[in-house]
Amino acid sequence: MPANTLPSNDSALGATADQGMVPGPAVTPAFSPLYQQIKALILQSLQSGEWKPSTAIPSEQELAGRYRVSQGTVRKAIDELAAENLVVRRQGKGTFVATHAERHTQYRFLRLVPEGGEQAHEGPAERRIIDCKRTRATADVARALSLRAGDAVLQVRRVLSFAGTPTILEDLWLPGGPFKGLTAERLNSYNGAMYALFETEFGVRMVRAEEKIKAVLPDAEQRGLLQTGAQTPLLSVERTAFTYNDLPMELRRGLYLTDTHYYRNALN
Amino acid sequence: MPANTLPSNDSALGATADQGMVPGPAVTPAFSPLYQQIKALILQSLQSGEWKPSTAIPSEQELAGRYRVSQGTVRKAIDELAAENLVVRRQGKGTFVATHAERHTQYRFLRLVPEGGEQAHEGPAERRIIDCKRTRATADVARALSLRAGDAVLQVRRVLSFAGTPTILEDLWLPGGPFKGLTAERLNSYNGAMYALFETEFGVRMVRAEEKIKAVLPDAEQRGLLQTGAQTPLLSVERTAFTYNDLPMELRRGLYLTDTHYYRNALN
DNA sequence: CAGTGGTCTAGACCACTGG
DNA sequence: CAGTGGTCTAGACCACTGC
Repeated sequence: MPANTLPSNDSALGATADQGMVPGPAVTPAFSPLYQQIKALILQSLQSGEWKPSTAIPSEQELAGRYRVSQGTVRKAIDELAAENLVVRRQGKGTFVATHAERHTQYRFLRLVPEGGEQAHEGPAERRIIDCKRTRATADVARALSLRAGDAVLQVRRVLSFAGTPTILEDLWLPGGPFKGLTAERLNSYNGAMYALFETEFGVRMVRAEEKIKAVLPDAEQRGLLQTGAQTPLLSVERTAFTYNDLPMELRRGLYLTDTHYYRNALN
Repeated sequence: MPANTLPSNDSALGATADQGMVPGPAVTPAFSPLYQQIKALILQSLQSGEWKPSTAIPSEQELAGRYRVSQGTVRKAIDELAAENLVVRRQGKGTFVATHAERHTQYRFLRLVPEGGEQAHEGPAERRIIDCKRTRATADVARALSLRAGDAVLQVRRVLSFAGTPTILEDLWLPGGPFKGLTAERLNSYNGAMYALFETEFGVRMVRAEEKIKAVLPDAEQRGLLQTGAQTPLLSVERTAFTYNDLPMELRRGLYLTDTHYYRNALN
């Protein structure tokens, strides 16, 4: 649909580089490429929930028409979104909103893989929720989640096992607002990755994450939950996960047993 | 411009998708996009040393002419090479062969950063070579470097210190052939990152790497070199670094002290 | 100023998917 | 078969660099 018919503008957007054959002011205030502006618009539609995870977004042609730009420009915008894993292109079918709910992308953020088998893991065999309670954010949790100390947060503790052996002990904190109504029962009954549940039940899609890794020795409680000894060093993995707009939505502190697994990383 | 006048071929390359207006056989044997073929050609020139690190490669226009292809196609090829950090684009100047010798990309593969300061590290304050000797590849080293057990390898051991505190203990193995002539003196006298030395002195450019991370406790010798106690767990980081063509050229086993530093990783 | 990479367009055709 | 993303082209103009 025609977005507008404003003069001095060669597309439906403002503040472009003023290319094309329409004459206009040449000041170029804080130049931003057209495709970046289109990307921002698509991003808005994504985070507003206008297009749901795993559904197709409009075709490149349609978006080009809607934004009154060429298909190539829309294409470049979508290229970047695809590179950031926000969207998945499928030739002949369309472009789809990325999701954590599919087999292939289910444990996208989990880098722990079994030592021997060089194939990708298929996810933990067992996920046991130890605890799930409402609390108040401590100073460090608040800082990580961009909250204020004392704000309501949900805290979850769980143990992941591979082939019957407890391997990962995780504590995670979620902002109370967006995750109102999350309970241990709901976590237990859900049959899939946690981030998939966040998507479908709470409309929160994790887009990227940062991890800080250290080596630590477990305390008595941690040893008990992981059924390991005092002399077994563990990987401490502190993850902050973000939704759209770099908004932190989860703090996760994991302890990984690395006698039969290792944390895999690719450096480019 | 007319791409060419050759029969059944719309560019200087063979086996294209046969686009354009030249009629040709429609069998399409193992279709590969033109830009991928151009990318492969540029890659060849890079690994053959035709264009040296930190020098400019020919302009897009010139490459387009050379390969008898449009600039857009060359552009897409270079885009991918830039995304893989093999090449760096600089608007108004040209496209340059990437290098480890510059400040910005010097410690590209080092993920250990200081705990407090959120700024990027500036590299280790001190690099001390403990040992540098020729040996024979053990089975695991041979496997990692695609050699045969018993082949000549160079083994280096060193300690990196930050602000006077030993923090990283590294053992690394290099294939004897490409690194003939590497000595402790040469390593010591070189004032920069090791990968920069590999580039300038041995023509070996590390392009990507994989790391396997575990938590371990140090043995007596390691404790001595890192001046730490028996109860201090360390990050064990085993890195395999590759040149062009996914050829492994270095195996590196690092022990990282993570009381004041952490291993930072970004998940996308 | 010329030369480089960066953006944008318009149109053609190819490869793939599904009805 | 129509519709989608994927490739390729030709040409225009913009932003940036250095002489």
